[in-house]
Amino acid sequence: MAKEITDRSENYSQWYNDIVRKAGLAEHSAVRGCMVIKPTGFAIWEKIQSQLDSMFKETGHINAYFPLFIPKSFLSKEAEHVEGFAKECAVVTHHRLMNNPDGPGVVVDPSAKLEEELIVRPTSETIIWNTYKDWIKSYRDLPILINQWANVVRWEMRTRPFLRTAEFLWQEGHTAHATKAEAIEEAQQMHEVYARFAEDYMAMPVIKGAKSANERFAGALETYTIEALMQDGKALQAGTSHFLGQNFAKAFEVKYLDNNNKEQFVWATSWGVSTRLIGALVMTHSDDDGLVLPPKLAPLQVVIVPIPKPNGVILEHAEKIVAELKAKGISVKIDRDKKNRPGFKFAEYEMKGVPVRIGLGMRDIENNQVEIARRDTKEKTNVPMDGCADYVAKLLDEIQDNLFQRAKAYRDDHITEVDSYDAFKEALEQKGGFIKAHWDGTTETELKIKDETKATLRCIPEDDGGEGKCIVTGNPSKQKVIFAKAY
RNA sequence: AGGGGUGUAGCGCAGUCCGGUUAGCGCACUUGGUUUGGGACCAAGGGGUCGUAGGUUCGAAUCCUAUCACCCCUACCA
Repeated sequence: MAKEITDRSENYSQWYNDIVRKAGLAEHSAVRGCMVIKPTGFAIWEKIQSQLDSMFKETGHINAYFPLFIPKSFLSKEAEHVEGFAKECAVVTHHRLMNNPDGPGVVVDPSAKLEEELIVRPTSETIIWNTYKDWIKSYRDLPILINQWANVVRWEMRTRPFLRTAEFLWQEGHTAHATKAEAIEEAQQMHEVYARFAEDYMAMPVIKGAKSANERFAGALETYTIEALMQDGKALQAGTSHFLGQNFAKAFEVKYLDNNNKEQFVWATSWGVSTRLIGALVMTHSDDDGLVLPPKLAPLQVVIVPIPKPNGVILEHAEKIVAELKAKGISVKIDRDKKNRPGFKFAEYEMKGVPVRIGLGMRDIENNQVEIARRDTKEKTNVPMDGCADYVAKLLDEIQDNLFQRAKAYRDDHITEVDSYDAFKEALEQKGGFIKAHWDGTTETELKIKDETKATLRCIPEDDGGEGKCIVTGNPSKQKVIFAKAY
């Protein structure tokens, strides 16, 4: 029994790193802060992409692509925006290399200095709004509902695979609207889409809400967030949708003529989720034996393991099952390896998070049955070979549902409502997770709490519990809000 | 960014303090054989500029300097 993954209780961070590596999701690259997303990890991203993309299309959005490089001057145009990102940007200063005159290798050609430096996009609001300026003249040009799938770079000091890397993949939607109400509605709609995706596909329960002024996206008037809870009791912001008001329209002079022939500034939104979702997926469902994936996002849903090894008779039966499963749109493969023994393979597929494993040996064939093991509970059942594809199809749905219910039970169990600052601190210390408390609405109080407890205001949820008194200042509070230590 | 730690074969490590033949071990890999319903065993092999660059020395994985990367804990962020 070779244990390859550190237990969560022993070292949670190490557990996470072990899973990312042992399940083949990603590995460190030669470039500081940048990871190689390996085929399995990327296949999960492709699943996420394709589902989200179709949800974006359903809500009327189309894809486009804007440049990786942004002229430095663009970032100076929206004061708050630049404040939020300037410190962590990669800057391109030259456009040519030359042979090193003093030795081997190449050096930057000093004569190839750019007149204006280019910033590697940390997000694309500026280059996109600079473009929209030319696209929008009339109310008839609105709305513009564009999304782009892209990579972005934020020069983070400390990085962790998927959760925080210098370069990451994401999608960013950027929409332009004639009215404030329409833009707000758009931001809320995409917030809803993210929540639905998280719960229905990732099987990850989220709390929906708005960010406080302090936690808002730089340049936004309102930021909507979905907040998930990881198994170590820390919150993870999984997707944000921003109502940007007219800040970018004003900075880039994006105006349109309304039907009264009057010039108006355009209203904007932006919204995004990133490869961080893969980190969220890992930390929501996985256990000490390895990765656990919800069937809807698992690159491989079923594996058939011939026991003890493949032979003609076993493979013949296995192929039949494969055909039946594929007919149902289920992804499946037969393990044709002859070297390793079943026990090794079982452990291996569990580590890699394949939701369902079918064991098939001569004994099964004699009894006209297969052994079906589910990854989420590790239960094994013998089921009749005839109709086993139906059983598997139902089981995949059941696993998807069970993962959500399990995560939700954990999450709900880790929402603590408190009415005093002492209780707040105690809950945070003893239990972690989300803490629901009255807050007076001031940044000052929020920062005091953060400073004293390390907990941040995650969101102001939609379902408020009514008015009360702030746990810190005793001042009137409109509703309870959610605090947590966060990633 | 602050504190702590680690870089020796794909992975995990010993050797470093106290310099000295040809740099070892376990797993993984290759080949052959025996096995086979929860991480098999035996045997024979392959794989290393000891993170990188300088320096000290007759001689450096080992000492010195610089540098890079990664991990853990804080701080910051998607």
